[in-house]
Amino acid sequence: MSDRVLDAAPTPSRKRDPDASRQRILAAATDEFASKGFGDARVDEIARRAGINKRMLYHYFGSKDGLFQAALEEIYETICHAGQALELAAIEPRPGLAKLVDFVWDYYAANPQSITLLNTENLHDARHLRFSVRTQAIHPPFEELIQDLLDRGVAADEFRPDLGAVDLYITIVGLVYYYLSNSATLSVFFGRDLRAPKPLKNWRRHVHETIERLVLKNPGSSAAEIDRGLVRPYK
Amino acid sequence: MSDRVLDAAPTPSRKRDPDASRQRILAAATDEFASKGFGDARVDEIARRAGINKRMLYHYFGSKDGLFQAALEEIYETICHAGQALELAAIEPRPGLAKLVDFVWDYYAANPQSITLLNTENLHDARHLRFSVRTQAIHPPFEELIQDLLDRGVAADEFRPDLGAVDLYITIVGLVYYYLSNSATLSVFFGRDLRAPKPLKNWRRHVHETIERLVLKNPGSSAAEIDRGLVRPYK
DNA sequence: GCTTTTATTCACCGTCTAGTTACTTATGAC
DNA sequence: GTCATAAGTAACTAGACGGTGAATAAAAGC
Repeated sequence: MSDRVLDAAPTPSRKRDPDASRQRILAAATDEFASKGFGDARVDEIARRAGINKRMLYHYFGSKDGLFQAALEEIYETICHAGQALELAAIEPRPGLAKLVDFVWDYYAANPQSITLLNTENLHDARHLRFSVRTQAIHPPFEELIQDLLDRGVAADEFRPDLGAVDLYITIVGLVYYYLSNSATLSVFFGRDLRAPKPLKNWRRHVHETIERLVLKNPGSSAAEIDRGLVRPYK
Repeated sequence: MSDRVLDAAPTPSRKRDPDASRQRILAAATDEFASKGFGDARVDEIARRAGINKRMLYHYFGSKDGLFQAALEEIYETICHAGQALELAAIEPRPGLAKLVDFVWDYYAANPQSITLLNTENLHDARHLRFSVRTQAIHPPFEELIQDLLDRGVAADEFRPDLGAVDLYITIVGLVYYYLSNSATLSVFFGRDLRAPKPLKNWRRHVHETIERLVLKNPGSSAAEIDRGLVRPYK
């Protein structure tokens, strides 16, 4: 009938693989949203990066907003599942605390996309996450996980008895997340590259120390500090 | 010559006030960028909010990017100047530390725009701030300010001797900033409203406590904790 | 083999948006 | 007063961008 039909006829047409396509779109979207934010992210660019036709993106996710929500939900689930795999219950309170700090640090250092995606969602007042039925079904494991760790530490007379699990979690993540999220402006501010290996390593150590001092009943006697001869145990 | 000219002729034409116009544009831009991010911010909306013609915006700031940069530079200067006005040198180390925490908390709690603007700039890898000649001339006061505070605290045998000023600053701001910046997603995460007055007050107290424990040589004897009967001084 | 379903492609569109052109008028210097 | 300059306005545009209609081909069901 028209040139359109004739042109469309000899399409090479890739082998079908809906799951893979969906996944490629999602990965490309996560990249694009994480590196540009919502408004500056380009739907055409996501399609190009995913190597699929833009139409598919609307087929699977409905809209740019739907796509952002899907990317965010995936990140949210990843974080929750990683937390569940932590298995803190099996180890002693103090090394458990250190392991928790390492986990948070390693996760966000390895997944900076999570940070920018979460920042974007906070800019939008969490309106995607708040109304997401998919994520509401997932109970974040952190509160119980940490409460148990704290309880055991208190029982062993090592931890303070008056610290809440949520406060501790936010403290750990805050120290890790803020440093990584704002290292660009902080580096300008202080005139040094905070993302160089040495400052990064230093900050990781600093977070460990800060958290120990916050949680331990008797922080002055922190093993690390005794080793460095800075304090001496007074028991 | 044309209808255009005839239509344009009978303009009401406001009294001239370039400085006020510039300021109104900047304030509107700060609002708009802070609430929507860069890509979702609308130049037309900024002009509308400022009550000026869009053309003026380009007259003063050249482009959307130029406008964002100007808004950011203003925030940066505001933060620096506020820091300079702190006058920590005049007071004792321990109340000085508490005053510093209060200052950071009060500033970001009262200026949430600073947070979202800085987040947006970090998303862009600080490319506006990095090349801003205007802000490079301003030396941020925090490092020396805090170093002096720490030095005096160490001399008085109250503070740890091995804590860097930059680490301390980032710790304080991190705890404050992360909580405020991410309260929306954190509230969903933990199923409670972290922006309600009570949690906010609690977090402020928590930051004070965390910082005291981090900085004090002898954190177990924190006055606040002694008051609450949680610990007893062991000197 | 035939039908139904669904993944995929191509061509296309209406609107929105940063930025501009062309012009007017207030203000201050002389 | 007048003249240069800067502040201000309205109308306009080129292109980008999110989103869609319709046709097609590959699987899946029978």
